[in-house]
Amino acid sequence: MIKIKPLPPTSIEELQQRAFTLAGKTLYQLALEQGLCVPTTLHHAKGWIGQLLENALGANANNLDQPDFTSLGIELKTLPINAQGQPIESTYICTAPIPNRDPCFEQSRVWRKMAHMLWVPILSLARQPIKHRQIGTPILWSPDPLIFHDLKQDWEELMELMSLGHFEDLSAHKGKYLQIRPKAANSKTFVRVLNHEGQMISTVPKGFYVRTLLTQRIIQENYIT
DNA sequence: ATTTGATCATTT
DNA sequence: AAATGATCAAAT
Repeated sequence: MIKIKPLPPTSIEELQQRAFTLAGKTLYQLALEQGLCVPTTLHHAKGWIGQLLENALGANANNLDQPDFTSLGIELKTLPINAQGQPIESTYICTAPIPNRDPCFEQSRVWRKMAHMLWVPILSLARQPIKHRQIGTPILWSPDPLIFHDLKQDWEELMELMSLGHFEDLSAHKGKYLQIRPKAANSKTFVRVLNHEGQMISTVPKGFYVRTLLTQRIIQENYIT
């Protein structure tokens, strides 16, 4: 089977136009266009839907530490939602740099991705085969000043804990919209870090995630059923 | 080894 | 039921 991947969109309008043509399609339809089969379970294909959408839209960052549409500075995220339009899962953003290499929120990996995002809702109903999941109307989104403020505050709080070596206080419970969670192949994976007493300790690599509290707001305020 | 794409599974 | 912590696969 030949895999069809368009060139990256050259403008926001082109990306938006492409994205809108996907609305209403099922994963089966989209996969067929790419000569792919939809897996019956995501147990061993957790990122499959995200990759399908990247291919369909011409994302070109691959696994680089950059927004998916590099030249447009736009990050693509699929967002599973239920019948009520509520997000089912939190959203991974990027790895947390340990030790910190981001000078400030405005120049952080988190902000580079969150400044401009294309959310593609995936209507994911229980007991429905994955191939029948339907693509929703995409949402081109940027944080408003209030959200920006909260994200920045979360980032600064979380980065301060890490920079000061307070890994024992760092958990998914911190942060209003952003949180830090383990991000590794498994819980035995570790990196060496300096704790707040200056000692080398081991910890599991971390990633930044967005809580459903924020994605729920984005859906409520922007989603067209 | 690391970053991407996330969802799974256990705990609360 | 929702949130946290654990895990899986591909690309480089």
